[in-house]
Amino acid sequence: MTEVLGPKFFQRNTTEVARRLLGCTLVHRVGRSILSGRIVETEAYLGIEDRACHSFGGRRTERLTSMYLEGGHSYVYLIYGMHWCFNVVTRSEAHPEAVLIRAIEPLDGIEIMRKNRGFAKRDRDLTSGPGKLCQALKIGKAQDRLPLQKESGLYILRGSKIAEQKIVSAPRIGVDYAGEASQWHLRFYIQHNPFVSKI
DNA sequence: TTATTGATTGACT
DNA sequence: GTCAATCAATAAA
Repeated sequence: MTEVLGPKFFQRNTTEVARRLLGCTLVHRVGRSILSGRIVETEAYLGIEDRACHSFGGRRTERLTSMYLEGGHSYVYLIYGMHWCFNVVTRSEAHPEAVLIRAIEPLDGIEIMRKNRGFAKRDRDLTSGPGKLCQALKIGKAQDRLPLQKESGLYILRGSKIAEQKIVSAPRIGVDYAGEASQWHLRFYIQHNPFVSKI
């Protein structure tokens, strides 16, 4: 039986969490079906100091409620009016920071994922992006603000540690508007993994 | 009150 | 490479 990651794992340095999540398994139970995948790409969002982060400058809206929960909760939001993005909240209530899960490698329920992702022509396109993996795993508004534990049906399993030399760090995707923060190396992915969203 | 934009994706040239 | 879909949050008025 594999260990479910608890609040302690998430209630620490956000960049560290982003690196450590690589190789872990994201699980969503939908009815009797288990949909899961190995996390291969993440991005850290560093709260009030980070222009690319929704909570920059201490912004606090209805949508951001989950960001101000303690580490270990989900933050799911709609982007471009049509795609959901799944994040894990880190640190404490006083620090609205999170890690965006950008890509996973399908493990369980791949047939269901193919069905959920009608557009995808190749299996590589099932979960190789933040919007894609939410569609594949049926993650949406109902999965926002949940504590990541088995009872929620949405949780993360510890994986074998990825060697430091196989972790690539790079600037984050799609945050060019964020000035200097757009250059920060807060994107992490497993080198040569075919499910990473962009090389 | 109205206008602009975005932590994306898929279709098309 | 370009562009549109589509809407909550934010900015401007």
